[in-house]
Amino acid sequence: MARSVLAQQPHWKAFASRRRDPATKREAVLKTAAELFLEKSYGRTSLNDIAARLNITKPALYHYFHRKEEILLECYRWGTTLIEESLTEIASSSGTGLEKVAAFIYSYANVMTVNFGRCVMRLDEGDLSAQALEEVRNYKRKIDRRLRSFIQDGIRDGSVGPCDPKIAAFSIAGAVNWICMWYEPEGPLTGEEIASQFARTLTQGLARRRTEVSRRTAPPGPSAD
Amino acid sequence: MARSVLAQQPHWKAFASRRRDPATKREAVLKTAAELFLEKSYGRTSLNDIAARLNITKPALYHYFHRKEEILLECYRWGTTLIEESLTEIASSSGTGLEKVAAFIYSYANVMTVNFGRCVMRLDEGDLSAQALEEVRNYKRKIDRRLRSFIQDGIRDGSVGPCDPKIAAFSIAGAVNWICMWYEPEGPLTGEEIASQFARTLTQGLARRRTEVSRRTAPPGPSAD
DNA sequence: GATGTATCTTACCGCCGGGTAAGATTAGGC
DNA sequence: GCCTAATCTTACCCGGCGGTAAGATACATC
Repeated sequence: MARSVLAQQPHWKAFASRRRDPATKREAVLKTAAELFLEKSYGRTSLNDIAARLNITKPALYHYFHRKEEILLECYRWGTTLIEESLTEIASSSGTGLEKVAAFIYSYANVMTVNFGRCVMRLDEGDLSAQALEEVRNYKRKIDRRLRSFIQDGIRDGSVGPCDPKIAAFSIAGAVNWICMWYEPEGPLTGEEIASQFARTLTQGLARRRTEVSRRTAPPGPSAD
Repeated sequence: MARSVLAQQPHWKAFASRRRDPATKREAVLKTAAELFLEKSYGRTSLNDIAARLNITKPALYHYFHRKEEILLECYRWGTTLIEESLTEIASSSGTGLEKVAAFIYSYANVMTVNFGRCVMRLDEGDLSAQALEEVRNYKRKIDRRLRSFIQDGIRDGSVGPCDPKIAAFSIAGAVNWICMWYEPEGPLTGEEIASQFARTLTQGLARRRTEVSRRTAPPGPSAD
């Protein structure tokens, strides 16, 4: 049980010694940066803040990164890689469209409870340079396309009821993306719990059903056909 | 049809004359500020930016607001008021729980396509002072409670199928909140369209059904409970 | 144990942001 | 038409930030 609370040692210990180990130090910088970006946002996090938490000084950071923005971009990259990995795995698996959607939600929600994953959706893209922005946007588009194709697979094979794949994808993606806004590692719900609950709840709405819902559930106002 | 594109005159015209009309000028400041905050985020929007778009200079703004943060807070207040209004109306209406949920989603989604409404959910709370933050958080809590109570009403009266109200509310709120992240006024979808589509799609998932979904839709990994 | 090199620190620069002081300009009641 | 008060501008201050230069320190290799 007991989710690892302070189980893994703080990142600043990577800088306790001056031993030459750039890789793990770079990683330590990235992890504490991600922490701070999620706590205070990128804009309000100064390089001094990051350095202070690592028990070093600002210029030391420049041994591992060229610009502040590079740190941000690396956070994005780490996160998108996490997502990418689980997604290709799902896409190559066999199963109904609905099953793929469920798997997508499950693993995607899980990523949204990991710091680097949260960064991808929670941090402000406006802080990225033009070309970095394009890179990140490409990743996101790819994710969206994947989800939408899973839904369409489901419609084809009959596991998903008739619906507009675009709106459905927006709904699901929205619900899952929003996790990174309210989730906190020390909170009552673990990542696994959230992920499996969301996968169940959200696919219920998508699954094909034999009985129709009462027509009284139509929204008020002008019904868009 | 043709959604009002440049239909309403630009806000800076409020400052074209020096006529004494503080109320509408204050409003003009607020509206352009909201625009800019959504375009560039609060942090990257300088008071000079706001002033420039209004064809005035920075110190002039201090005739209408004391601090920069006050502008931000007023944007939040305007938005939460919009939400609050439609919510109390729904709560006092009669209907099944599911109908109330649908009405909630519809009007809430609509607000998420209005600049001030978008501000509430899209802007970074971290830019607010401690007490302003508490004020905004209270509003948000109230909204969440309302939605959750509608869902519970639905479970009681049988219009909503059995589910965890907390998770269901998180899903719905997430999906709808996320609208403010991808919606853009000049885009292909109008606010009404989005709102009614979301109300329909999301309530489908909630509605009580007579047949169960195939058990094969369970998520992979350790199934909670 | 000396040496060269990676690592880190102290000190600094330029810039831009929020905010203020003090004075010009215009509106509008009389 | 004048005078007062609201309105807006020009000029400025201070602080903090990203980033750099140059020198101190400790590691690792021989």
